[in-house]
This record gives sequence, C-alpha cells and structure tokens, in this order.
Amino acid sequence: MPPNARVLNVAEKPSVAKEISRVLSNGTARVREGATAWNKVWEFEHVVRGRPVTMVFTSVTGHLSNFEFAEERHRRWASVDPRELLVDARVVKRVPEDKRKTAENVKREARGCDTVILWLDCDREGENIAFEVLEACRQAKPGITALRARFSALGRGDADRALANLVQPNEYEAKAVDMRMELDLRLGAAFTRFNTLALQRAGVGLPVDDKGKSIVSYGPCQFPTLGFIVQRKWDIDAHVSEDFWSIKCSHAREGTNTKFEWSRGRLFDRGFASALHNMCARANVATVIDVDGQESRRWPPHPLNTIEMQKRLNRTLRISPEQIMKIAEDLYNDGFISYPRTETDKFPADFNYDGTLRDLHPHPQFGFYVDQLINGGRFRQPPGGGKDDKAHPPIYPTKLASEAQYQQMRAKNQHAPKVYEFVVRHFLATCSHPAIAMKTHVDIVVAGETFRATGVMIRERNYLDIYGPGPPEGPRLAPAYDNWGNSTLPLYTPGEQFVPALSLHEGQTRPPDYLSEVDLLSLMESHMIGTDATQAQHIEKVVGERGYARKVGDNRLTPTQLGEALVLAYDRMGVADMWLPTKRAKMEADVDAVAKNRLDPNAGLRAHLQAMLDAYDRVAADGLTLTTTVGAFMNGQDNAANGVGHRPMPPGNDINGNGADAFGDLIGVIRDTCPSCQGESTLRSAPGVRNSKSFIASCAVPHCMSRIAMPSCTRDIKIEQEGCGRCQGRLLTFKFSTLYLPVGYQHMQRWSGCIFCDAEFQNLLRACQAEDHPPARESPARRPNPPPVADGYGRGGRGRGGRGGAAGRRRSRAERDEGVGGQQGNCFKCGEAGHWSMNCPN
DNA sequence: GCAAGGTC
Repeated sequence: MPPNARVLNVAEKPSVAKEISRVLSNGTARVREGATAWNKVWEFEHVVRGRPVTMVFTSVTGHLSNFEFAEERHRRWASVDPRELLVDARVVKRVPEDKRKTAENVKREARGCDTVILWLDCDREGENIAFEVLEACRQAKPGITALRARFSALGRGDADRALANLVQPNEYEAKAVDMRMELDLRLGAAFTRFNTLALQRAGVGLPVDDKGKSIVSYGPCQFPTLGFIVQRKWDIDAHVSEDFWSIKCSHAREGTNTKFEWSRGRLFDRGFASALHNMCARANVATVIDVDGQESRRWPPHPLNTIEMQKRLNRTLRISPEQIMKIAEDLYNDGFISYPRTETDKFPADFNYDGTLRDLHPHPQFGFYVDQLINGGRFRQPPGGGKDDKAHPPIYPTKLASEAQYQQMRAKNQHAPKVYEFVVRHFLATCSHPAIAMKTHVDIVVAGETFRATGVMIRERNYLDIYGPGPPEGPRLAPAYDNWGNSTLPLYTPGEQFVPALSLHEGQTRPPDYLSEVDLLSLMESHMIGTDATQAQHIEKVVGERGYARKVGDNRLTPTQLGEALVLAYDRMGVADMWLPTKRAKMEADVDAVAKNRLDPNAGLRAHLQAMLDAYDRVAADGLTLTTTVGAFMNGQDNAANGVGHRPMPPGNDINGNGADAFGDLIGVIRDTCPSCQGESTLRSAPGVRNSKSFIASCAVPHCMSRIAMPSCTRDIKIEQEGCGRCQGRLLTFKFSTLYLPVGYQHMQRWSGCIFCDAEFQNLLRACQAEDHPPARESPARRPNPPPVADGYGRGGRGRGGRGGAAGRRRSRAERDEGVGGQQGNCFKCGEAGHWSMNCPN
C-alpha cells in the first residue's frame, strides 16, 4: 500500500497547531521539533475530503513578512528627502531576518506536501498571513494547492466543520491589510524622519533614549494616543470655573441623618436658586409623597480577557498595561495562569470548572470561598460576555501557587503575586452569584420642590465576598476590586410631614482630571486606535520610549513639553488631523472597504498617499513652526506651555481650508469680510449627538478669533437675504430647543438677528457656554467613559472631535439634573454613585 | 534611527 499523501497545515500560533492536532487526532498526534524552538511539527493520520492523508501540522508566529523600502538609499536617513518615502520610494514585502527560520520551517514541510490548509485566525490579519504563508509554500512547492480552514473555536466539532468546509483564501481581506501596512510604513517613516531631522538641524535639545538616540517619531496610532492626552490637558487649561447653587436637605430620625438630594441637582443662576431656597425655607415642611423599594442585583464580572485585566489591574495596582502584560506572560510561562493575550470573555462549553476550582481549594486565603462554591452550592456557571477570539479561552488560574512559589514570583516582580491573586479572585467571582440588595427611596416635596433619599440594604454579598474587601466575618481581602455599600433609611410613611433642615449650598465646577491609563485605553478602544494587542504598546511608546507624556499624581497622564509642543505644532501647521483620531478612522474605514471589495486597494492607496503628500507639503513648508514651537516649549518660553494666552486650538484650520468634509456641510456665506482676518465668514453644520446638528461660524484663516460655535440648543439656522445694517453680517433665523434654552431665554425659541453685533445673542451665547461647562467629577476613574459628543467649539459627532474631553462638553438635561460632581454624583435613576442614569446598570 | 500588526 502506498504511503498516504501528505497535507501541510499551518496555524497562526503554535498553541493552535497543537490544539487542532490534538482534537483531530484524538490525542494521538506525534510531535517533532521544527526549524525554530516555537514552531513544532505535529503529525497524524486523518481523512480530508474523503482521502486518507498524513496531516503535517505546524505554525508560524504571527506575520511572516513585513513591508520595507526596496532600495538601500531609501532605508538610509541621510541620503533621501523624506517626502520621497510617501510615494516615490518602492516598497516590497519580505520575510525579515528574525522570521527567516519560521519561513524555512514552513518551506521545508511544504516540499513533501501537495496541499496546504491554512488555519490562520479568522480575521483580516489572519487572511493576510495566509497569503504570506502561501507565498513561502509556493517558493518550495510551486504547484501546491491552498485551502483555507475557517474555524470559530478549537473544539473537535469546530475543527471537523472547518475541514468539511474548506474555502479559498480571501484575497480582498489580505489586500486590505497590505494597504494598511504600506500606508503605516510610508507615513511613519516620512514624518518620523522629517520631525527628527528638522528638530535636530534646528538645534532643538531633544530627549535621548537609552540607546543614545533622539527620535521624534510620528505614528498614525502614536499621535492620536498622544493627542488624547494633550487634548485633556487643554480641556483642563480651558476650564473656567462656574459658580453653582443647590439646596441641601436633610432630616434626623432614629439616630440617622438622612440626606435628600434635590431633583434639580444644581442651578447656575444664583437668583433663581436663592428664590427656590427661600420658598422652601418659608414653607419649612416636607411631605412624604412616595416610599418604594425594589430588589436590585449587582452582577459579577465576565470571564477575564486581556483588556479587562489591564484596566482592572491598572486601576488598583497602578502599574502600566505594558508591565501587567510582562508579569502575566511570566505567570503564564511558569504555568500559573492561562494564556494572557486573549479577547475572549466566555468560557467554552466544556470548560472544566470543577477541576480548576479543586486545584485552588487549598489556597490559604481564598480556599474558604472555593469551599463555598464547590461544597456550599454557591457555584454558578458564568454566562460570559460576547467576545471570542476563537483561539484562546479567558484568563484563569491554572495552578495553585505554593508559599515557596509565591516567594519566587515576588523575587521576579513585586507585583506578580497580586496579578496572580487577581486572576484567581476574578475567576472565583465569575463563578459566583450576583450580590442582591434591597434598594429603597423616599421622595419628599417641600414647597413644590422634590427631593429624594435612597438606601441600600445588602441581602446577599455572594461574589463580593471574594471580589470585594472580604466577607464581614473575615478574612479581609486586599485590594477590593468591587464593593457595594450599605446605607439604610429610617422608616417614612407616605403622607407624613416633618420639618427638614434646609440650606443653600454654593459650589464651583472643577476642571476634569488628567487622563488615567484606563481612560486612555477606553478612548483608544472607542476610536479604534490600535488593537487589543497593541494599545498597551502604543501607550508605552508615547509615555515611555518617546517621552511625549509622563505619569503624574495618582496614575494620571500628562503631556511632556515635547509632547504638547508636537501636537500644538501640528495643529498650528494646519494638519490637526495628524493628531486627531479621525485620520486613523478614515484609514480603517477604507481598509474595511477594500476587505469587502467595495474599494480598489490601489485607489485607496493613492487617495491616502495623496492626502499624506498634502500634509507633508504643509508641514515641510512650515517647518519653522515645528522647530520654533517645540524649541520654545523645550526652553519653557511658549506661553501656551503655561496656559497663558492660549486656548486649546480646535482643528480650525481645516474648517474652511479643506472644504465641506473638514467640518460638515457648508450652509452659506454669512459675512463677506471678517474684520479680524479679512476673509469670508461661513456657516457650516455637522452631525451632532442624538440626531442633533452642531453649527459653527468661521473664517478663512486658521484660528481666526472671530469664529463662533453656535449654542448647543440650536436646532436649525437659516441665512436670510437681508443684511444686518450695523455690520456686514447677514441676518440669521434660529430655531432653538425650548428644552435646552437656558433659564431666562425661553422667548428666543425662534429668533432672527445678527450674531456678530446683537447683544441679546451674545448674552445667550455666554449663558449657553456657562451651562455647557461641566461640573467637576468626584472620581473619574469610576465613571463610565463619556460618549463622544459635540464640544464647545462645535466639532460635533462621533469621530470628529468628540474625544471625551470634558471642558465644554455638552451634557443632557437629564445628566445635569443628576448633580454629577462636586460632593454629589449619584445616578438619578438608582441613586448610586459612580455612574449616570444613561449608563445605569440597575 | 522610522510604523503597526501579528506572536514567543
């Protein structure tokens, strides 16, 4: 009998080659060493498409090839104008030196095979790697047949299904990734060289890295990451503190002083607040109008994936996501936890909970809880979230650490035991029931003003016993990753009356805090800057390697002088989209279009390269702005560095410069000659939040100070034929939302006039700006990330300027009524601190 | 000496 034909199988990572070989062979696969230490080769007999074959299963480790400049002169810095790198320099995709052995491994195995089955991850990068692997195979065996296995999990059924439904590799998805890779290389190389060389030649003193080099890199992910940090600083600088007033109401009964929150939260009008307070004080009697209670649950977290691990540990341990990953990888290599790089937050159906729990049972500190799960009937199979990378399970403990092993862990890194214990406690929490509490509220009315007191009585702590500070009877666990406080209310009866203690409280809004790493990760996630696997690296690059930002205070990020100067310089040079997240978003959208065969990759490439050339030409023509701005910052001479005379610059330059797509749609010209810049003033609109629009009047010159962001309560604007009469402006007819017009301006619901010289409109603008200034937040780290919303400069809508900057952030009336910030900050719906009603989980 | 993506 002739020997079986051999079929080569290649996975994206060694773990997948091993696992698929195991399930398809029922554990009988033979293993031998490959050409590298990682990429072993598994062999077993199997039937593919009705043919008995010998399966040869090996792997690569991610991408096999990379783009580089084809010609030597383009790889050297000194010999070429960086501009050439954008279009003229030829690029090629090659196997880099450190992947040569991996490629050799694939080639060697391909020689004896007539077919290759590509088991790469089922995403765009995987499809691209498929073609890289195929290219290597074809070099060794030109006529080899290529087939793609698409699988969604690593179970036997999944592998069988994939084998029964082999498809052709998807060329469009692969080309889309090639486009991204090429653009990233050209853009990164050209602008990095330009920055570095221009600043070096100008003699600007730059920080030196540990290799003695001063590189001022530009990267399409690095700069937006830095941009978020700088924008927050500018939001803080721009914050103008506003006075607000609120009525405090409390009542002492049964030894408890119960606080009742005013349903209006706060008011920015002293006279109005004072009048309401006087009214309440004169009445001096509260009537209970409603007492109600309902059961509420607090749910344990989902099984742990990489991003959640980074966020939760960063919040408590204050170590960087990058360092967390290093520790987690060490723990993985020592067998204490499962693979720490995973998007998956749901355990597979056949996960062995019992075995995992029994392994942890003897743990001296957490064993008591494991005992309750396995012997006390308190185990609950975690339902899991909706994410699955189809390659790895969530992160869970795989081994109990002995006291000696704890010592070894600690010797490697002082934080390692805490990371391990977090994984253990998180796993135990996910296997637990939710905490249950009775939540009650008492509503009262005083002279027509309503107030509410809320109470929480915990009935069952459940997962909080392991994830919180420990059960009341001990042991105490630190740190607490979650908690739910008890606050009991005395008995009140509907209809009863009492005399409340009332006072008028005056407060001031505070600026937001600097971004935390968790905030930054969330911003990167929502704007699709980087991927799960790279976001921590981008932060590390910006904060660590390049010195564009640094950590201050309680794990907060602030730009360094270099970082702020770079962003400001790019803004001043008229290429704000180089640091805003929008450019990356556009690129990602086009990559997606290529992947779906809706855009020709060459056309996409050409369009982006042209935009890059335009940006390059602007920057190169204005190199003096870069060098003087950065130079001034490095010498501490730029007023902007101290927030003096500087307003955070919106990307105003592109409002007129780049036409309609820069800021929404052109509505029309509203003034032929601006007295400040002599240019034409136009009115434009862009989509705002919740189906609204934002409007801005702006001029031809970047940053002309006469630009006006229309009030957020604007619903529509019509340009009239008639001129102002006093100035050169045209009359505009506004429709405002009555709901959001400030108190005292309700009569302006429909208003016609000149925005440049009408005093009433100026007053309305000021009133709206005051309303739009957000109050400070008590604890930003505990707050859900604000949605991208229009801000005070009128950059509206998702993906334009809504980067969660807080100053000038538009807040809904519902939010405003919750009294977020100051000493308050409770959700209006459930009364709990730490979130708003729009995100209320209860 | 440059990017971002994959993974070890």
